[in-house]
Amino acid sequence: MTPADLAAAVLDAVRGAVEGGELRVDVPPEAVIERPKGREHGDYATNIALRLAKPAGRPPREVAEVIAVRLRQRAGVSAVEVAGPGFLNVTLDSAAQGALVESIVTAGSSYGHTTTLAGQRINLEFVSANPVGPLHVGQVRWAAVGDALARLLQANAAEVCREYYFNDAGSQIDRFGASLHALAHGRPVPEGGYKGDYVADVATAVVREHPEVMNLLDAEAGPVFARAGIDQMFAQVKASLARLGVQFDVFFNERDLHTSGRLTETVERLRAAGHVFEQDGAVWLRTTTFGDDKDRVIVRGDGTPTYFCADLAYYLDKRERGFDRVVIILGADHHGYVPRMRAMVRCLGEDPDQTLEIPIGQLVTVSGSKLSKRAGNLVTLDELVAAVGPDAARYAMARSSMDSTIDLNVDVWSSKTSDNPVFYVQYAHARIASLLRNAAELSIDRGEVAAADLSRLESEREGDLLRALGEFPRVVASAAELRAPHRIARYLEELAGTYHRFYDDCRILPRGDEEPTPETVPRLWLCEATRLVLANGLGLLGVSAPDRM
RNA sequence: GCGCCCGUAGCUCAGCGGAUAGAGCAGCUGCCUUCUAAGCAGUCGGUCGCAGGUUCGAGUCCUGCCGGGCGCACCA
Repeated sequence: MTPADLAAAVLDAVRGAVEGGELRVDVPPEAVIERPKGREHGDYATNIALRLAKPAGRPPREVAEVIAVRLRQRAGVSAVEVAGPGFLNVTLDSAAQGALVESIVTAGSSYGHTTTLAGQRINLEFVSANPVGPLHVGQVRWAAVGDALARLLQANAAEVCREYYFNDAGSQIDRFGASLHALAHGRPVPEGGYKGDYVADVATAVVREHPEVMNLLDAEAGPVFARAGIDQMFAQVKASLARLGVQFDVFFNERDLHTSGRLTETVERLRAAGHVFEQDGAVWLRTTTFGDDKDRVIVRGDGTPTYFCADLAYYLDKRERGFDRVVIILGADHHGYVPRMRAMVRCLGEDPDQTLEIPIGQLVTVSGSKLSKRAGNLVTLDELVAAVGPDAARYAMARSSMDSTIDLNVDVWSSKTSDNPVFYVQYAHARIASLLRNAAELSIDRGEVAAADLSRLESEREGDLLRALGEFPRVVASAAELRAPHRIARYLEELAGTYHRFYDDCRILPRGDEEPTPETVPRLWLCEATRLVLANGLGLLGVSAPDRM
């Protein structure tokens, strides 16, 4: 019996009590099943009686007792106890609990997937770094979290498009081009230009590939250098992302919005909606109507559109491509953008509560001896991946709540010891894989999972492991709903620990010349189920699940 | 000044209004002739920043303060 099955059973009990006239209350749409911390609170617990007490107008423990009577009659339920303020503590019989293993093994790589987001089309934008420099550690966080979130949403049946907004227009690009041009001619970088070794490298590469640019007049050289330099950077960005194993479905060029007339269309649409006014030669959007601190310029006095204008056109483009939700992951250094963007979307006549979501992630710093000598400089994605590898880089970024700043200690994440959480989890997977190989060598035939006597899995450690495995679908669904991939990582660490304790306590394979016991096959299936969940969870984070370490 | 985020064990951090607040690391004590010791068991460690409030119940929600991070452009 899975937790979901139990939830259904609890709701049946409530429904029965209502129909039998023992309770007067609306049957709730769902029951929350928790895994209690201590074994003395049963295998599973639900607080449904506490939640129904008020609407039913009766004390929680009384409500609990009514539900308990019916739940006790359920097949597979061996005991139901009313405890504390009104919790129902449920104990399953071992056959019902062991049956979970069969569910997991049968579902295989889809175990943990749900359909809670079926039908939703989500556009998920992340990273979107300007093409004027290499990706740095901060971008690793958005890449890791964004990709994990995409996988999570897909695991809950949403249709997801991973998108990267490539800012190849605007004043930063102009300055980038001017900087490259200056460096190519051995001149100093102009005021406000881009410095750093990489800029000179890009300039050199541009000249090497397009020698004719050296003959251009100063007036026309900037844009040519910019274009060529951006191509260079774009290739670098894609290569860096590939090193991390992050793939995008769409790289969207800002330039296309300018050349396709989408910007003027957007301005006209806003003007028609009556939210536009002109002042000091510029075109403004009256975002204060919808709670913004101040109104925003969308077309400058010199006739060029601001990035707000492009962002709005981009938003509309996504909506017109059929996405119901536009999700944009941003760093905390851009959080001021959120109220503005929401107000602007309202100006378009849309409801941002329904269509727009902007998760904000806090910033990343790097410490540890391997890279700290670069303190003050930006650490790049490539340097980080070279130092700790893609698995650790992704896991390190994905295991913290987006609300927490991360100080990434390179020494910890590059170590091959238990200090390093990603090794702890991967090790559990490798340990199981090894065990299963050994079983094969001993010619132990697991047979069909349906034929295994899973009711044999009745020791305390086995029960702990079964309950942990049963929680996985709920963890996946809530992590997706809360946009919190780190919950997957934390769950995996806990599951790995639970497995190690089981492993330590329960002998699985026969030793020496002993014969297999009746526990051998059921335990092997339990191991296989655990391996599947670890692999599925690591897969959601984009981290490998090695068979050997 | 205004806004967003954070403040939980020595350190790094989990904790979807529920039961006695957890994990890893660090410290101390044990466990490998047999399935990966990259593991396990035990032990030490807390005024959940402070003060009020909401309620059957607050680390979690609200208000105010203190401390830290990040923002408040005709830059992106």
